[in-house]
Amino acid sequence: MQISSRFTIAVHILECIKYFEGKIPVTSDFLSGSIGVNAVIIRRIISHLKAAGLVKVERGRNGVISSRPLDEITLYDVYVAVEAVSSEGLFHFHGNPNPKCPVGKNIHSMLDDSLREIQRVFEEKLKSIKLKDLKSITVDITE
Amino acid sequence: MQISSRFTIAVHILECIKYFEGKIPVTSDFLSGSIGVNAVIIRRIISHLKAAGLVKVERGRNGVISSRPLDEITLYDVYVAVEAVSSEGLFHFHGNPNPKCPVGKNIHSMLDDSLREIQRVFEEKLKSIKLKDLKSITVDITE
DNA sequence: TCCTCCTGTAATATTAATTGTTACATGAAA
DNA sequence: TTTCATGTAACAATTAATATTACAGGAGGA
Repeated sequence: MQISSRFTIAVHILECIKYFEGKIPVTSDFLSGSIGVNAVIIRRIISHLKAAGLVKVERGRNGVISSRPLDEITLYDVYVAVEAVSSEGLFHFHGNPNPKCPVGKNIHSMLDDSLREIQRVFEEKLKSIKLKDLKSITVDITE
Repeated sequence: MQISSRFTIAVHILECIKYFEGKIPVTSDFLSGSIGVNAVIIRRIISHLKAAGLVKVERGRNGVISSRPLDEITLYDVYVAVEAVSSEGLFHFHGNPNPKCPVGKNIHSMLDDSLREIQRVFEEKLKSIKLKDLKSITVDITE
């Protein structure tokens, strides 16, 4: 399995807003062209970002704009906004361990703390990285 | 998305071996009963564990046995053995960013280092937990 | 030897999630 | 009032995970 590409697409969208805002209207069609993904998918992801308060869309012809300082948004904010992982958590636990077996009866209590802890470390790492910490866009001066 | 239940099932299998080895033959049918998952699924996971050198299966009537000290096996060993995550890594990167767009051209170089670092932290955490670190099986003395 | 238990694996089905596509009603600006 | 874009529904396509049935073949016990 892999974490849904909604996550990297959402970062791509935010970076486009950062780069183009005020210059070009950042519409879903425009984003679709930069990202290489269907415009409807883009709109669905934007509606997640909107619900999370990361961006705004003013109907009309202006496209998406930021609704808080983009640089301070963390990868965790984006990850949560687009529901990159199921609400049940990072690990999928098998559903029917047998309570009549001494191992089956205890497997949850044996593993749950550790799995939660792993997930916590993973999420803390996502929280520690803000958009401003990503490498900046390099310009090829020969162009 | 979620990390495949193959991972928690594999841990369950190893805990069963730890608990029952030498007392009851740990067969795929027996494991299927404890885990609540079809025996063929169990056999497939066992064949992964075998390939990774964590367990042995001697044909005949003895079921699965350990092939190295179970307590020293880390969650990372199990995670890698069962291919809980695609070989491309934890994050699914969208496939066709547009090289003609300054953002599309740079999105990989902007994100890849950070994603690798997050994955590294996640895997280090898995490596830090051995089977012996899991909570032990509790026995209800009223039984 | 023959029977039985078990493994390994193929083939196929089912389910769920992701991603893609078409279509269209509606809002806002020119 | 035309034009451009959004929001969303409906549905298709794809992929991964999981379940199920079936069976050939190894190994031990009778």
